[in-house]
Amino acid sequence: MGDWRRTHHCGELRPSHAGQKVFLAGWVDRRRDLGHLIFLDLRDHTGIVQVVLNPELSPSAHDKGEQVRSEYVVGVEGEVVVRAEQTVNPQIPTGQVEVQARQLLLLNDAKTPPFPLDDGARPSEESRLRYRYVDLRRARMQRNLRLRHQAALLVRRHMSEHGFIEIETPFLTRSTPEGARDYLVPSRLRPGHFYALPQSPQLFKQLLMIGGFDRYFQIVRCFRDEDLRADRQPEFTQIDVEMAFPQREELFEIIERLMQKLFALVDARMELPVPRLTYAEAMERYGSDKPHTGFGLEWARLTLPAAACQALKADPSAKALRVPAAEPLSRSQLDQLQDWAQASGAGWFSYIKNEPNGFRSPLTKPLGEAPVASLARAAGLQPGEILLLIGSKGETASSLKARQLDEASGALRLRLIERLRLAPRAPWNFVWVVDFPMFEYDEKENRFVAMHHPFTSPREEDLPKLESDPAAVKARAYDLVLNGQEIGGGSIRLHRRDIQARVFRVLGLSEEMARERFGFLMDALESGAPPHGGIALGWDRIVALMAGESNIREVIAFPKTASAVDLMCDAPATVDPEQLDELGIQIKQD
RNA sequence: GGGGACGUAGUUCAGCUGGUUAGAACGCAUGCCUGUCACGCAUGAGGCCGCGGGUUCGAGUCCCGUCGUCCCCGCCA
Repeated sequence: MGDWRRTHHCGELRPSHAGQKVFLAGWVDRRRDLGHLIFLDLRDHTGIVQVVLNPELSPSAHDKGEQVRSEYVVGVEGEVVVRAEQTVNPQIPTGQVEVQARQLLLLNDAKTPPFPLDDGARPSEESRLRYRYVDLRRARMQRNLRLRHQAALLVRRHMSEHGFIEIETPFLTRSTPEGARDYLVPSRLRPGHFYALPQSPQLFKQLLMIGGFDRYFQIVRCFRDEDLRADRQPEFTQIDVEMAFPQREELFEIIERLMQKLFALVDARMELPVPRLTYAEAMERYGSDKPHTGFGLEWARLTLPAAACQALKADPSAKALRVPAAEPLSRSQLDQLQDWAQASGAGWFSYIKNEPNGFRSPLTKPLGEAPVASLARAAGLQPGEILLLIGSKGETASSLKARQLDEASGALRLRLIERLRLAPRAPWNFVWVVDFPMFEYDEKENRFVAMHHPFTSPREEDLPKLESDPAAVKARAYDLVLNGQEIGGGSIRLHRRDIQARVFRVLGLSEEMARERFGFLMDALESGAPPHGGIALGWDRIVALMAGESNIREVIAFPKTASAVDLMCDAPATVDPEQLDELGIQIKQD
């Protein structure tokens, strides 16, 4: 580049720069060669500006311009001039000016790009990931990653203003039971021993509280070796937050204000406080612990008359959802909903239409008109609306059946929203889901497992039930949900060793196992542990939502495929036998 | 682990009920062109139809398997 120094970015030039001598550098977006006159669209991350290579002004620049191709890296020295009125390009922000080149510097050539770089192009995910360094030049990726940076700055400032300090925690740590599969790292100095990459800095942040750093946060990478989804990568980023002497409401307020500031970056207005919903309400009304609350469409509870229970061989407690009159459902759509409902675990499905000439329903035949009408009236069915009904089979109720019914109602509701292409009433629907159950019964393992994690505090009033009725114990745990996506979760932690030990016992963790795996935590809890609690926010998901992207790959510079492969550097890969030997590792052949 | 969609030129795609030499657009190359901006015009190059097997006189097309990408279920405290 010699002594050249960039004076401006491409996208910033305006008529006010007219007459200025500038030096620009960037990539050739397009070349238009009119013979004795060449136009280059020069691009950097700020935008595009037209460069004119006129042989009368600079024969050498024009000569070099003939060699230039797309994605060549060039420097341009020249003068900003206002374009003649009929040559203005209103489609680009710099369209009123252009740069008359005096010198053109060829800084590097480039192979023909593997796919078009304009925003309209839709290259396959595979080639985008294989040539990620090219893909990153596209305006979309530039926009998303710069937004992510601005958002991260804001997080650091906000948390710092509230007294939180950022502290780094180890990546080489130890495997913990429960939860996701760990990524393991073999130890060279202790052959046969392994570090685990953290699924989250959970224990470290608790130890920081015990260590007297009463407010901590970290923008931190976490690792989970589980199957991927549009919103899940094997390594992902959390905003990890923990505070000592916590009041849940105080934490909520800090996080809500953070969200408000973040979404203001994309011009979204957010009303505070964010509504709260208990887990029980969420499951009852939306059939989900991460409800998309922007559509209404809430389930209500109906009690079937005895005759109906008999006719349907059904449990008397049914769930009903009113589909608005504006959304007609065809017979085949209703049939499809029935298939979905039953596939999702509902024992039976039916519906009642409120038509001008009366209620119409498949239930009329077995039940008669009067019971159908009274069900419809009980649900408050309005003219033109359709009432969807689901319930469990069998006359005895059970918690398992109740749960299946809730899950079916949630799945059905989402299908309905998708199928009817319903638009949410508001663009951003935040909700806190609180009072999660402490434990879930794992049918496969035949034991209770922690729904959040084993370090969560049960509600004080539920402590007496801890051993006698674990399923009834509520945790001091909460999730933050946005538009049906879980974007954060946390809890008030256990800070007393005796209760932590009781929780481990309920989870089937013997005293010895607990001591072996969490001895350091148990000891720490006995060394003056303050009450503490916190939250972890799914940073990739939040940035993706802000950017209007439906896949977190779009806000990650170098993401992996759905099979956890990095197509660019071809990881994972085999290693030299010597490396394995040093680690004392032998690969099993089969 | 299971289900679904896709895989044809550098890219995005078309290719019917199995039947001549597999097409289009964009991109690329060469030439012409002094006001273009999705420049234009002319000419041209470019294909292991993902891979392997099978059916058939004949397979891009049908069948089986396999690999890859995406989405979903399970899984993800």
